[in-house]
Amino acid sequence: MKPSVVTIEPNGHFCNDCAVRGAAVCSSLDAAELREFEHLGRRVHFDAGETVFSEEDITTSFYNVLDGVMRLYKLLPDGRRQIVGFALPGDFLGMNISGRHNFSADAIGVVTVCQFAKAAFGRFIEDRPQLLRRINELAIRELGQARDHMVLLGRRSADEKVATFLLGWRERLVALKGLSDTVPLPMSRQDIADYLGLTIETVSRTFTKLERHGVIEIIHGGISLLDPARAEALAAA
Amino acid sequence: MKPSVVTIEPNGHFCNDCAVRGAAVCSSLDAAELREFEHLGRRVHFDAGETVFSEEDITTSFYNVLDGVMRLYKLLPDGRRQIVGFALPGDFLGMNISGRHNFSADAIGVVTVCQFAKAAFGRFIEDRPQLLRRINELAIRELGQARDHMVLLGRRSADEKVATFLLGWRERLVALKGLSDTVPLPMSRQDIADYLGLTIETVSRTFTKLERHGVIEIIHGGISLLDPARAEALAAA
DNA sequence: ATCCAAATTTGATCTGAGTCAATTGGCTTT
DNA sequence: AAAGCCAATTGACTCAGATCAAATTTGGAT
Repeated sequence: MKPSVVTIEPNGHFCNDCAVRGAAVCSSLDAAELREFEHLGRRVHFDAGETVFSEEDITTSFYNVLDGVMRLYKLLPDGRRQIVGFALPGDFLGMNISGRHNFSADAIGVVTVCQFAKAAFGRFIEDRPQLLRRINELAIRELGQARDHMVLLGRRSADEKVATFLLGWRERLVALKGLSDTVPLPMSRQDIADYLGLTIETVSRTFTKLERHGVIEIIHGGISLLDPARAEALAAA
Repeated sequence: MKPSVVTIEPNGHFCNDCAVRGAAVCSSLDAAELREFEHLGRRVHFDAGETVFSEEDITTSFYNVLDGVMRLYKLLPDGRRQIVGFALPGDFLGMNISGRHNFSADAIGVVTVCQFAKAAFGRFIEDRPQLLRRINELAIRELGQARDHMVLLGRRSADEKVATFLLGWRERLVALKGLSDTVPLPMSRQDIADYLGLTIETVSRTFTKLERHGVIEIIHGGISLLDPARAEALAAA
């Protein structure tokens, strides 16, 4: 990955027009707090493929995804990769205990984040238990998703994995942008494979099979979900 | 699973002699707080195989494991099981958002927990941000472990899975009871298989293989780690 | 001790997904 | 529009781990 060339917008009052103002961690703050809060963060842009932070890095920042999609992953020494999640607008990244990130994060396509210095953020949170409670809530929700994903990785077949992924991804996009049966897939087949614990060939074959059976249509940059009910049936199995 | 027949000890001051007083969530409380805290909890015993709570249950309690081992798992509709973790003394269970547990928990062998009513615990935590911070810390640590386990489930071979499990389990016991090369395994082969995303036969064969190669010795109720270095090498691979 | 039931190990065989190897398709560059 | 490049698809074949099927060991209960 090439060195991260970031563009930092002029700092200032921008929470007002922030797309994820009502979501994310910010939803736990009132108007006055939000005004104070916005001085802590700065918008940072990343180009497609750029690494936002790496697993070994000391944590110096928290990130709130404002726009775009990121892949969150861990690598084994020999290069095998497991994607542990995809981050979308509203997702909060950077929580950890050891002071080091425990996964890496790349931009898939162009990404904008709201970046907070760890120290300043820590001071801000100090006397705002409702913000801490919000962060705790987010962590616990993620923990639940992580456990669901363990079931998928450990106990589901390739067909089930792919169907579950497509439905889950669609649901996240629905929550973000409203209902639609065309599901954009900004990530590569390799990314999907590394998320599902499969190879790129198996993902491709499974997509083709789902298309042959009339469950999906493979379109440019994504899929169209033709038969959601059948996809659900495959995912539940 | 037979209906849970629990024995509730006479309530009273018992934090003083609690084995996990310095660990768990309690470590964030001072002496005065601990005195107040102990009235919220009651010790409850479970027999081997009893279910402490189920995935669908409404959360009414939090649990602090005091003694014994529990398996935490999720079931698919068709009966496939994924164990998402084993709980040991000091582990805190019951955090969730939806108001429902998102996994089930069985006692492996006899278990003692410190059970807290959700409402009372919620009130107690209200004005104790350091307790909330401690719980957040525990959640984030678990999240990191969950991600590590995703890598294992999605990207590691059977040999690597088993070696990693044995080393990780040993490490937890070391932290709890001090160093020893004999590693008790209170859970069944089926439990290990469901934790690692394997079948019971593969686990058994891998144990045998490790024994043949002089890495471990299979002893009654556990294993003896003969060659930790070689086990590490297998786990890292 | 002796019997029974369950857990574990071992063996033989099968198969879902991986590996290896071409193609194909889409985009960019020239 | 031709060339080059990378991502995705498709095909042929392999193999790690699953499945099916016995032993064998272990642990209680009597």
